[in-house]
Amino acid sequence: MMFSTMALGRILPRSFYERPTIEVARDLLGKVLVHGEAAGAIVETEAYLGGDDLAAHSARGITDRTRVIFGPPGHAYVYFIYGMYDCLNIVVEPKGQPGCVLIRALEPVAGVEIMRKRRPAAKKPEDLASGPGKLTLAMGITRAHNGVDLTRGPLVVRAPADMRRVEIDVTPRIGIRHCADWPLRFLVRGNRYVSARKQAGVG
DNA sequence: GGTAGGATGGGCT
DNA sequence: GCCCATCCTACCC
Repeated sequence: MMFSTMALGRILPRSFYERPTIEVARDLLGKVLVHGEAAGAIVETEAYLGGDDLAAHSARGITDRTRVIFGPPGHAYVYFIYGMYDCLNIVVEPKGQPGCVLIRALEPVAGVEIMRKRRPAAKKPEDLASGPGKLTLAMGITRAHNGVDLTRGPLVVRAPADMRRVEIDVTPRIGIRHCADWPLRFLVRGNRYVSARKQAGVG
């Protein structure tokens, strides 16, 4: 296991999230998402930008669904996809500016038993949270968490005190049509808990 | 090891 | 009515 459950540090402050989307997407790697007894180190993220990033849900402006993306940073944006799954994003950039980071994979560090119960289809630990739909199931995150403040709990992100500096691989984002070649997917190099491992390695 | 196809329902034009 | 920031199963090497 690359990340340990020991010395879970402080909750990331709002100032961490109030920065450019790509910076936050990279810096979230190695941080630990905590919900109840379940915790997982973030090992894969994607940046969804404002401006001309047509792959972003915010690209067509404020709607009932996308309102939270335009709100204050450090809140959860959870959306429903393919009729079955919920995906977790973290809102970044100053209030009023769209930008969010999709959390795509976790390396479990605590609560593996409850994750297994929530993910009966997972055959091995690498399957528990190695995808955006899988990790919300494993962590017990649903659309009910849309808009919650991640600096307050019960859903939080912590910075492990003993965190090593990680090497980062960059690739295009997964499963999108627009801006399909933009290098906005970030992975912890060599980690076995990422999704679609074969697509890693652009740099 | 690999992939094609289906499940399933909300958002938006 | 079409599009989706997905996952699982069945099936094939």
